[in-house]
Amino acid sequence: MIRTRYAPSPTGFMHVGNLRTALYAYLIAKHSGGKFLLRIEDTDRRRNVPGALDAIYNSLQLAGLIYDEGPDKDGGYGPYVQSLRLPLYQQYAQELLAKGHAYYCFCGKEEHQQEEESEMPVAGERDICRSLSQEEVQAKLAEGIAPVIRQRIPDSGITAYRDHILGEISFENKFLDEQILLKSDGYPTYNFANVIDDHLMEISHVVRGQEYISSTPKYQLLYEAFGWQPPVLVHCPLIVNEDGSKMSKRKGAPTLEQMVEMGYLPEAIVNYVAMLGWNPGTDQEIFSLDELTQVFNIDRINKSPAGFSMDKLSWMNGEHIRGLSPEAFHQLALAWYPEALKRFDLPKMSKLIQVRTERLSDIPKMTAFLMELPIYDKALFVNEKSKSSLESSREILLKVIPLLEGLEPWSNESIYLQMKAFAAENGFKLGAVMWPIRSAISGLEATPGGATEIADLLGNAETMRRLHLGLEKLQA
RNA sequence: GCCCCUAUUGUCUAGUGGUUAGGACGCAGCCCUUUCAAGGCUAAAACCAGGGUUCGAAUCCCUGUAGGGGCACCA
Repeated sequence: MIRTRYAPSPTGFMHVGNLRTALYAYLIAKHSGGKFLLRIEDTDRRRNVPGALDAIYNSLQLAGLIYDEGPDKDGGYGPYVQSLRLPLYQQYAQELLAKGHAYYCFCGKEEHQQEEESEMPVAGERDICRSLSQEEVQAKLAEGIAPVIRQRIPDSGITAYRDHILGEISFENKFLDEQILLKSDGYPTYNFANVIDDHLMEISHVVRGQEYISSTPKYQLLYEAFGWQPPVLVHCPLIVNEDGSKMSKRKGAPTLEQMVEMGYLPEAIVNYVAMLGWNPGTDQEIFSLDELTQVFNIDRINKSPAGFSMDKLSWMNGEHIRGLSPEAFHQLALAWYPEALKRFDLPKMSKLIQVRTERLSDIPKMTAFLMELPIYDKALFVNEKSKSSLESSREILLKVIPLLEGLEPWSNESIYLQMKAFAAENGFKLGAVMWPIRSAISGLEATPGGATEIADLLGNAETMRRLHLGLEKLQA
């Protein structure tokens, strides 16, 4: 049984990197009918951000990553919140102490901080407390100094592990530092808690970012010290900006929620993020979450970092939007129509804009001209390709206005047929007739839909008003 | 500074010793057309460098270079 977990700390929102990690963990589990769990890593008491927990739940829900076990869904491996598991970590830390794989360290925080400031960090540095005798330890303990517990790393030798994506990775033990396992406040560090919990929760595949590559040998040593079988390690490539620079909160690391606010569909975001560092081995690029679950193959995850391209996300979003049923699209679009637009036939509007919408947030500006005719220059009437000039536009508008005045019924079809007949009778190219109409009633070079579709939407009265305005402009 | 990882068009990628180096985004052009899109077609665009190994390297090895990650009582 494959069991994976998403283990965020409640310190903020879910940005793309986290989303991708969670997604891969989900896909690996679900592809083979396994379990995906949520574990909250709140072992830093100072960094717990209020509301972050809700954001985590909300993001997972948005993305459709339904977990099988979690804080609010007991699967028998709980609790799923690390701050509720403190005694467990204590117990295992004591075990390491007893086995000699850990030791008490009484050096204050301050001493270490000074070292850091004075020189470059030295990997693999050994603390003096490492060689304290039993008696010295007891004495310090008796003094009431709150110690931390550090991992004891062998002085020599090599620690290697196998990453499912990267293969064999090895480190010389002398370069590994003796990290803190248990802090002086009794809380475990991430480095300790994740090993304990992954084992206790029977996580079969640990999915995380490549930033953990150099910490992993230390985890490996921990597994060995306990005599535990390490999980399959899956270190995902990092996601960077398109220019290869690091993604930061300041620059280009949007959260899922922000992207949704920008008008991206969660399915499209999930689809896009899935393709960042993975591919199905076929030319297919558009996938639903279910389809991803079907085809996801852990062996096809890449090694090198992937650049996040908003352009490609937008395209993919457009693909997903076009794939929606007209009804489904309309339901989504509804939230983006400005209040003042509601007097128009919105379902009809939605049909027109669906194929041209890349982001839902484009809807307001795409449709603004309906509510208010933009100010435009009469040069708009000139278009070579449509054989439209100032003169032809004036003539056509003049002749067309009476034909449209009070046309019954007022529909796209009726207007279109009327104009087509007019063009044929008067020897105009259809484009030459449509151009001035569309220009006059929209005031724009480009509109969602052609002249007659827009006229239909605007209604007879507003169409006539705008046509007259256009004609005046041409006669001035 | 030390350790580790990575390296195919601008970007995402296919490729696992023999290919005209394939696809997608973006860009440009054409077609279609009631404008703009969408759709169709076409073009430009890549194997980081240098050494090996081999009859033959994008593919294997080494070195260099570049980018990234790590070195917290953060995760």
